[in-house]
Amino acid sequence: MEDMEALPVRFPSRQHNHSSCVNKLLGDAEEECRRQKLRFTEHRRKVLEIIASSHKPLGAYDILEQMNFSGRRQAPVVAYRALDFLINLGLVHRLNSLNAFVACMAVGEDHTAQFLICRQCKNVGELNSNRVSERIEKDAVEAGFQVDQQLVEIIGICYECAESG
Amino acid sequence: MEDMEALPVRFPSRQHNHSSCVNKLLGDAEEECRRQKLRFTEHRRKVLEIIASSHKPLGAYDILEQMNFSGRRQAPVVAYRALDFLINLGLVHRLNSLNAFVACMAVGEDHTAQFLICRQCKNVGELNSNRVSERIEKDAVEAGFQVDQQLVEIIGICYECAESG
DNA sequence: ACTTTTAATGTAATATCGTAACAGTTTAAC
DNA sequence: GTTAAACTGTTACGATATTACATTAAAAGT
Ligand SMILES: [Zn+2]
Ligand SMILES: [Zn+2]
Ligand SMILES: [Zn+2]
Ligand SMILES: [Zn+2]
Repeated sequence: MEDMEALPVRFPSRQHNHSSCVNKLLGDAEEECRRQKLRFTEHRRKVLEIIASSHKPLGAYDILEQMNFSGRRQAPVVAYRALDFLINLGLVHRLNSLNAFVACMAVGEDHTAQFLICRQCKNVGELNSNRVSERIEKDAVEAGFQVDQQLVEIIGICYECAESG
Repeated sequence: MEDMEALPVRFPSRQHNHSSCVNKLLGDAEEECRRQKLRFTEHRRKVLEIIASSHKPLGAYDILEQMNFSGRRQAPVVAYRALDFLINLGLVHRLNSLNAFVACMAVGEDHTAQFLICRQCKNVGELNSNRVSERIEKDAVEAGFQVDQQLVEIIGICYECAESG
């Protein structure tokens, strides 16, 4: 039965309408900030926009480079502060294997993020399989380990890259 | 059926005989180098000994600090070269969430390393559950993703730390 | 409205992690 | 012994991330 659940997979296809990704994310951000009475400041919005601009992960310094509005070069800490905020809000994820950041594709869905990282096109999707997270939880508990946090990153080749040789 | 397989869990208990961990690892290293006609040089042995000295992960610069035999401070690259060698041989693993390194607890067992990281005692074990790796593989494939490499790090509290409050 | 408190920003410096490049040396192979 | 491959020494640098502290802006309390 539980094996029949549909997976909530999201891997960005080549011709998906990406502007709707961006719009949804910014909308969710605004709504969530309103709800939690948090401030969606310029820096935070800008960093989110930069990250959301594609499904390829960006390093903190890549983001920083794109923050040169007003011609001034920002200090690294400016990017990191905004990133911390966005990560805590669940709008952005950190990829530990890449030291890089991506926008969440499943905001508001209460998921254990599991990443699909295509090493050819560099796009990143989210597998977010409950079957996987539950299997990890069960086996860890069986081993006498109490799980607080799971980190799952899957490196390989996405469907479209596999097709195009 | 397959759910009845015993897990090959290894989490270092407080009173395990750790010198046998070290001896086994060094023995395996020597044997593997002999078999593959690779050179188990001083640096490589020393780095392996340092990493194997406990089940707590060490950063590259921590390792470096302990390489001051002959009083001379080694350059970072010395540690990284030895680490690369040991990782390729499967004797050492890198923990991406910690930028740190641990000795493998399952040398020669052809495993997808899955780490149990206790955030209290800092010890690291290996879950290495085939059920987990197969679940990941299946769900990723179902999502149209071809898996080359899995990265699973589980952060939480180990059995002994949970017991002692 | 003014004061108090909290949150966010500006700025500089520094810590931590990792790699490139290249000359010199040792070891293994021929 | 000569050659080729692997390893080492050394320097410099690149990339990632945090600490500390002064300043400003916003929210909350009166
Ligand atoms: Zn998109
Ligand atoms: Zn997500
Ligand atoms: Zn041990
Ligand atoms: Zn291992």
